[in-house]
Amino acid sequence: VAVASSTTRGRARTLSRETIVGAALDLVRREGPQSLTVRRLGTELGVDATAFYRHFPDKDALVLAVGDHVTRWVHERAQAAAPATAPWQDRIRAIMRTGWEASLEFPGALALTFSRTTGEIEERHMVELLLEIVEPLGLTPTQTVLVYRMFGDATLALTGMNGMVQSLEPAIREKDASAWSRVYAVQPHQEFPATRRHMRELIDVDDAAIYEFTVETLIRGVEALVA
Amino acid sequence: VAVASSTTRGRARTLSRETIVGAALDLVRREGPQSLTVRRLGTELGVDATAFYRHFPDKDALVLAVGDHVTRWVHERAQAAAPATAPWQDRIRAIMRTGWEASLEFPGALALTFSRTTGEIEERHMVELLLEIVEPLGLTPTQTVLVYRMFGDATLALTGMNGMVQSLEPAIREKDASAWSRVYAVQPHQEFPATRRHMRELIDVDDAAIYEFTVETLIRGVEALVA
DNA sequence: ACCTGAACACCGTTCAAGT
DNA sequence: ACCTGAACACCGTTCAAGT
Repeated sequence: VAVASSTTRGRARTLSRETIVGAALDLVRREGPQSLTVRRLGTELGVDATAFYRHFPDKDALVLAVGDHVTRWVHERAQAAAPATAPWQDRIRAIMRTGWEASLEFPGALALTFSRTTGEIEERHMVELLLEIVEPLGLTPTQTVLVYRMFGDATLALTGMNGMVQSLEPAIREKDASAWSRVYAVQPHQEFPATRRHMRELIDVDDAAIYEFTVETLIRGVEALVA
Repeated sequence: VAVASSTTRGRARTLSRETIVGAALDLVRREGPQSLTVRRLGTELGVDATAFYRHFPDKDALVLAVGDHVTRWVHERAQAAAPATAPWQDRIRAIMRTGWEASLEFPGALALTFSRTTGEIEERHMVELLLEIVEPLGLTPTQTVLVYRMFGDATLALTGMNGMVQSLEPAIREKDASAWSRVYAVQPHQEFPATRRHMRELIDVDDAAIYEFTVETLIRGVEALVA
């Protein structure tokens, strides 16, 4: 029923995987992961919804392509932030910090993809980079892989969780965030003494600080292992 | 169209929050988080789907109630596994190990709820327990809260991610899991030398071992901070 | 007091038909 | 070669009507 000219939202003359991934990323950034539906994408691109199936086998394939785009974003920025000559600690910090930035820049995309192992090209580059950073620590091959997977999985899990929190519907997100002052702060001192003793710190601490603290603790833990 | 007697699947004479939460947990364990729909729940309980709205304001409230049930499961088992007199390291290990067990026992429930802060009763007990464990380390109040949140968020994020992986549709899960042998193992040695050098270890390592290694690294990192 | 069932505004995906 | 549009089997939620 909507009459869209062939240049609506700047779409190319014909659809392509790249156009669709771009529109999907845009849509998810503007309106959250829930909004990524085949029908919305059709409206967005000015084509019938089912045209999508000419370019992707199913919605899951699109989600993985969107995820790989975010992985490239992280990989590029992390490489630029810490060159191959930097100490391993700084190279790990660069990757993990960039991952956190991605969870603020593309929260919905991360929420949709962080738990997936795709084997797509940018994921493979990321694996190679992390192994290259950890290898020179002089651990056994098994330990080397454990350390790489620990940093990789911790980054995915923590940034993915943040992406999910950032993607909650505003009303629900506000309700969750206010639990500390709304529920915890009014608990009886008798039953929850430790909570009450740390009330101010529990309310003041923010997720970015916790993440940074976790990164430093993991690095310190590996330093202790290497020593 | 389905004729269900009033005792189908043992439902009580009238619906209650407890009956509904029990049926939801059952359903999610049997058929995954995708299967938790208001309509399926109605069929499961032998009532019209919309009867649900007499007992919960919306589906989100049910999801949080299901999550709190899992938190109680973890809290009870973690307390039993390491008494208050055990060293703080063992008490943290007990909580994190039990969390991992929950992600295998209730993967779908964890996938649905791990990123939520609810302020519900069992979550509050868990917060009190963790603070009580970390408090005696003699850190500043701010550091105490950072260490507690680090352990808490890492447990939620990593077990939640595992719950999501365990809950993928079998065909997709198999495809993701086989990426290491299917994609990574056949990469050109020239472009991905570090990956190729660790191929055997990358295929052999399992998620439980990575999680355990992460737990030990976090504990070691905190020991180094305290010292 | 609680449950039913029609209805609304959505989903992902298939497939015959068009250009 | 690619797109359209009807159709199928679903969603969460509301609300008037029943008992």
